[in-house]
Amino acid sequence: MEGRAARSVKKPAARHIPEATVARLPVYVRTLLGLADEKTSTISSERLAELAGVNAAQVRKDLSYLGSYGTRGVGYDVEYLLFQMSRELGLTHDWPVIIAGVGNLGRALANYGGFGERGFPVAALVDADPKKVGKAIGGIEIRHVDDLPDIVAEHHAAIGIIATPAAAAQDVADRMVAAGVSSILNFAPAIVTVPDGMSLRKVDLAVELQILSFYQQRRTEPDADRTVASAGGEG
Amino acid sequence: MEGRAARSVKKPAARHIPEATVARLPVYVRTLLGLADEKTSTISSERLAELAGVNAAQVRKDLSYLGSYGTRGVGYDVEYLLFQMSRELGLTHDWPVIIAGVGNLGRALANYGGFGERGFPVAALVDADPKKVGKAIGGIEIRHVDDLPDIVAEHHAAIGIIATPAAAAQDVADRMVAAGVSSILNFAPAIVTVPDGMSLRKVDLAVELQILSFYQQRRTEPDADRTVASAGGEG
DNA sequence: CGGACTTTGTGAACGCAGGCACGAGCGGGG
DNA sequence: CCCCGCTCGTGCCTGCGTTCACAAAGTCCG
Ligand SMILES: NC(=O)c1ccc[n+]([C@@H]2O[C@H](COP(=O)([O-])OP(=O)(O)OC[C@H]3O[C@@H](n4cnc5c(N)ncnc54)[C@H](O)[C@@H]3O)[C@@H](O)[C@H]2O)c1
Ligand SMILES: NC(=O)c1ccc[n+]([C@@H]2O[C@H](COP(=O)([O-])OP(=O)(O)OC[C@H]3O[C@@H](n4cnc5c(N)ncnc54)[C@H](O)[C@@H]3O)[C@@H](O)[C@H]2O)c1
Repeated sequence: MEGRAARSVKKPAARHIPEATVARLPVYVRTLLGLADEKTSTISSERLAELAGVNAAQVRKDLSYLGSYGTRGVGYDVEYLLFQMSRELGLTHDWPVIIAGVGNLGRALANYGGFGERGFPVAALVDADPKKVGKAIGGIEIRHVDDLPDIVAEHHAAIGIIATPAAAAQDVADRMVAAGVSSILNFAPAIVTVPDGMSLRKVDLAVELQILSFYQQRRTEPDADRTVASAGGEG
Repeated sequence: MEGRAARSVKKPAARHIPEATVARLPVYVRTLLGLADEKTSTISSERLAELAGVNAAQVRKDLSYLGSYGTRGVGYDVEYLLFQMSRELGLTHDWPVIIAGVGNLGRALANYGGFGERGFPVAALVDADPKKVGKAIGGIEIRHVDDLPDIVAEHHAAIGIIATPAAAAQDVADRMVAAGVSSILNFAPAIVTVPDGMSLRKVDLAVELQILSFYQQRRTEPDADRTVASAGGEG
């Protein structure tokens, strides 16, 4: 119970925030931005839960990791909560990102304005194909992947996106790390490893589709060739 | 990979497979495909774990949900395991997918050959913009979103991909469900809900970047305004 | 000014997932 | 033919995440 001198702006002793909570914070932020737009000043955990698609107790617990920012009997102040969450997520300043691999996907990402708006401007594009180097996408010149060290230093970029073929992914990741990037988002369908202390997240569309396929099949072909069709307790 | 008279081809009473395991199966499949290509006939859980980036006990437990397909002292037969996993995931036949929203992202997805190769051919593209309807991307004509019921029936498509702006996502999802789609992959940054019994997965790039931003900030700004800098036990 | 009502913050219970460790089973070598 | 070494399959334990339920704490209204 330190800080909080009539709503201090200091962080309350930064406790450990569970990974699952961290993953939901951006969803809350987005929801709150929508609410702020429509001039809603206060929100209850129940309503926020509904909008964010989670359980109300979950919302309260998640928010409680950030501090006691709610008012009992009233709810949470939208603007204030937004401020606290943005700060916690590090959204108070821009994070320039570097995209490696300017093919189908890299081009779509580079052209997409949504990242810049949300504080993740595309700072640079790199590719290994000499024919692509020198061209520009969305106003950004494509540079050679060998220049990564310079580019990273130049833009103080800490976040890299890998949109190269799978075979090149680990090499590109290594180069990024060597150049000073310490957070990587990998789109290539390959297992990439980075040194301890770095962050790596992956988005694998083929995996997503295959997961859908699994459940889809279970529905359409309930127990096609199962020997015994006992009423297995399926939640 | 068919026959295999000595070993029954029947599914062993299809037990319940944990969601976390289902999410890893596609990774194993991809790894095994690579091994099959290089003529590796047998693989141990330890090596597979290494290639898939997980723990060896995890691999064994995951595979044990499918049945006892390993041979003690030897390992798993690559081809056979691949066959069993493919069947479990429903990859023995193609799953045509429908992409809604042919903008930056939709176009990249439509042009990407990887899905078709992996059994998820793009069966149709739909958009609400009359200027886009009639044009073709990657050899596939763009049709109007109003035609969804016909399109779904025509292609027996059960999987839909939403690549529209967030504001349209729920509406498109509803239309897809009404048309007979029961598995949806949503790329729009919006909370979409579907009726019970349908599958919905989301890929939200902005959320991914914000998660990276969170950990990145914690690294670069270790305890900027924390009151006490105790040696917090960070795993 | 007091009481009823609302909503937060959190303790406790529960279920899922991950990892260790070890017995069981198989192949290979002597 | 037997024994040894290897690897699977799984029971058990631990930790994380989710949900329930309720006391605490504030607001609002009469
Ligand atoms: N396009 C999609 O919709 C889509 C969907 C799912 C997954 N993916 C994955 O995303 C990745 C990119 O897909 P894509 O369709 O854009 O592929 P692409 O072949 O169109 O583009 C790949 C780009 O990476 C460049 N590249 C190759 N090696 C490189 C290296 N070492 N360093 C830097 N750049 C290098 C190539 O020159 C090319 O420009 C692939 O791994 C793919 O599997 C793409
Ligand atoms: N492009 C990217 O790299 C990227 C990255 C992350 C997230 N996203 C998300 O993916 C979605 C699509 O992004 P984009 O860049 O392709 O957007 P875009 O604006 O380029 O394309 C959207 C398309 O959807 C169509 N559309 C609009 N309403 C529709 C409706 N009701 N039914 C069918 N089609 C409709 C539009 O006509 C347009 O062709 C957005 O939600 C975006 O936030 C895109």
